[in-house]
Amino acid sequence: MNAPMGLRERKKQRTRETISDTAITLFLEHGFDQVSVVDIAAVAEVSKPTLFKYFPTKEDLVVHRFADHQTVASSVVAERPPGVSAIDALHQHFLDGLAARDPITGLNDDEDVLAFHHLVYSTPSLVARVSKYLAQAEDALAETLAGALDSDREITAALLAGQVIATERILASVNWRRIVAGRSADEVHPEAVADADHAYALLRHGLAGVAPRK
Amino acid sequence: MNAPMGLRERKKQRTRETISDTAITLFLEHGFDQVSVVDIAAVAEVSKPTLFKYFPTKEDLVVHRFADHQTVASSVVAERPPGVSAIDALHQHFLDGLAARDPITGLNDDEDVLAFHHLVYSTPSLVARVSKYLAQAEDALAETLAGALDSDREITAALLAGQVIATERILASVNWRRIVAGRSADEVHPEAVADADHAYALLRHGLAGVAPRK
DNA sequence: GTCTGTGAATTGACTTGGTTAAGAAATTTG
DNA sequence: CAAATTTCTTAACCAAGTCAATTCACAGAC
Repeated sequence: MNAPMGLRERKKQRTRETISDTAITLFLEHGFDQVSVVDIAAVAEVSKPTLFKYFPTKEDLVVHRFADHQTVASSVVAERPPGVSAIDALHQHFLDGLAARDPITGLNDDEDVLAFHHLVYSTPSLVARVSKYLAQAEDALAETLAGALDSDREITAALLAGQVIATERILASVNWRRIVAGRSADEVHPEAVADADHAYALLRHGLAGVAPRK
Repeated sequence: MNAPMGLRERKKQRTRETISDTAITLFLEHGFDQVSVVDIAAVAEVSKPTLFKYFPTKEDLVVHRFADHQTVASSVVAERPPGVSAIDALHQHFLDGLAARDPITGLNDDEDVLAFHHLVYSTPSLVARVSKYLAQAEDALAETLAGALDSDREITAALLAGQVIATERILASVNWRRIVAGRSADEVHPEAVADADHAYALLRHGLAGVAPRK
């Protein structure tokens, strides 16, 4: 598919990676706000306008890495095997992510992943950027669910999409906090699975199904 | 409480309002990105550093107006009458908001409110700012729910908080879209109530309770 | 292998959001 | 009214992001 790529294309690709890698290295070393884009451009040996041609904002130098996650939830629903409900597919996919130590689940104790995570979540403008991606993921999921759910109310799809995205975000943040506290991914894994099962039970059966009324 | 306010305080208050009103007027007239902060400062007859002393960013000139909404959901739960469950209190509060045509519910057809709403939601940087407020509302609600819910799992509070905030955001956006389509708030009100009841049923009893499995 | 056309990179200047320091103005207190 | 303090202004500055004109380098034709 991309084997017959001209020298020009390959060079562009390489330049793009060089810029991003340079930026992330510098950010991890000195902090996002302490590194200016001219610093990055200088180290990467490109000009400032060139840098902005490859990445529209300074934040994109970092967050482009998980840009594709926008469509994951939607695809999971769209491509689930026949006979599997949308929510079962999402639940199973999250459990698979935990088992595979997918960084997006928060259950990953790799040093580099943790450092990257810390960079993102300790920088407000990067957090803002991430939540924009989450909003897009929610929109995409809502649209797919609208076709997959056939509830009597069309709003159900949007509501469920919002709840699913919020749920997975919170599960990931809880897992991540446990890892940051110094525990290993293997050690945390059983709790993470239990939390995920609990969270999806909440989505399936509501608060009345999991918590006593008070 | 604030009756014995010195001349200085009153003047500061007045300056603050002048700056914000000037900004919003100009934004509504020409668009957020087409008006620079020096323009605003000039019209409001203050210097640029003074403007930034009153409002830390350009976005805050607009969104400070619903800054207090951060704590509303949390307060509703904290101050609910005895014998009322947290989710019932939140549900009822949202219905009250609909009845009162509270702009935050999206059910308000006032021309100025609509214009303001459009300004915010058609400007990416303002949307980002709003979602930061929503995140804070979620955190505050999670903390209050943690004390109010006594589930066996502490994560339940965080999950429910995320779901509630997402739910109310989506309900508001649906209402708002109906109003933008040209319908009156009075006309839409019954549907908005039905949607809210449906959404809270989803929170209480889960997807299994409201939609057939597919 | 050289020429030529085209897309990309560079340079340099510019706009805007936001900050800082020093001094001027105005309000409070005595 | 005078002294002390807070606030405002002026002017300069930094960083993100954009734009126009020019230069560079690869690709294809000869």
